[in-house]
Amino acid sequence: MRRSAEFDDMSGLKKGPWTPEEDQKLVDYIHKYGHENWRALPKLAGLNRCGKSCRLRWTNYLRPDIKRGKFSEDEEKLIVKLHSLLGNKWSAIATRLPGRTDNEIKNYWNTHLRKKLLQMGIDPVTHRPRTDHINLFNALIGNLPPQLLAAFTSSFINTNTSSINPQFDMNNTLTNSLFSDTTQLIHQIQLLQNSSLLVNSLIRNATATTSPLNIEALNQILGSHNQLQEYNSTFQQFLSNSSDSLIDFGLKSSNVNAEFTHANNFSGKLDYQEINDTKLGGDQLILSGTCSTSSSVIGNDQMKNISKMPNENTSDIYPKQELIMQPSSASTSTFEAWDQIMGNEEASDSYWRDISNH
DNA sequence: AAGGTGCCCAACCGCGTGTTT
DNA sequence: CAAACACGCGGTTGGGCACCT
Repeated sequence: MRRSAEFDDMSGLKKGPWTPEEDQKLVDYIHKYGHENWRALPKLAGLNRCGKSCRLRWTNYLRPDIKRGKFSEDEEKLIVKLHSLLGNKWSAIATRLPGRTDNEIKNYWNTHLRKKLLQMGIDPVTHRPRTDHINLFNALIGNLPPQLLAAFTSSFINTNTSSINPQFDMNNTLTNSLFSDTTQLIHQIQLLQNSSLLVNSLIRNATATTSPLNIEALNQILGSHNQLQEYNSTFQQFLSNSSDSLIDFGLKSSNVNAEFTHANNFSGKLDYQEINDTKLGGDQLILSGTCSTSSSVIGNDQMKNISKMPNENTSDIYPKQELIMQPSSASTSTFEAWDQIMGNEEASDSYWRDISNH
């Protein structure tokens, strides 16, 4: 039973799912007499239903030309395109998909396609890249010290295997939230090739890194410093706001050159101070910190192998990162993004203009 | 194995619009 | 012209079922 109340209290008419006998009565009647008057039909067909229920059953289920089964990729693509042009005009969309009902398309949209777009970082209403989570990410990463940024980026991905580095503890909530869908992350990055700086930095850091930073260590870092705790809090907020989707990457500027060449079982903490020194060219970060493995404190010699990792007793000065998350909408439309993911050919412009004019 | 949880989708509901009286 | 009727559309519901713990 799909509906609890089997009969309408007021009218006494039956509600809920249709039995095979009822279906047969309806089909037989319509084959014989058609369906000119839905209101009168149920009585004439011997059905204890309202006309509306009969019409719905016929149009959404019993009609002989209804196509059943999974939506093809072409159909998915068509629905997305039509939705971007027509919005939630399901009946209008359905007229372009032979054998599919508006109800079926609406359900498919709400249960599958909507989520798919969200995972692609596309707003299913506007069909433009999502921006809600980007602001939060900006807040997080905009002032992130280079070491931490490098820690994030170099730990993201193994470009040789096109997968998330297995060193990540996937049971870690934070990691799990961020990398819940590897394929999705890779798609995201592939889609946003214009943001080549980030991709390049991902590749550079990933390939240069034999042992990426342990995420637990990263959490330790984030949790051990007041100011970093703010980042952490923002980051958590960011994660909670982007559960359906990862990040629409866009990156400006360079200087992502801090490399963790050897950070196996890294743990420790970073201290940094933000200053504005005109001699040094404006905003600067003064970084200092300690670094140790799980078994022993890293000595100064080993410390030198960690490129640009500040020595315990020294302070290094780095230019402040100019990392700005931005929507990649400039060149990647929904259609293009979809096509890239689906690997399909783009239909002609005139075709879509034609549809949108209807 | 049993109970809990979340997803899916058939069917319902309310409302807007067009047609008839 | 207004009221009643009929239809169709889009949003929402909730039972079944698969999956998870």
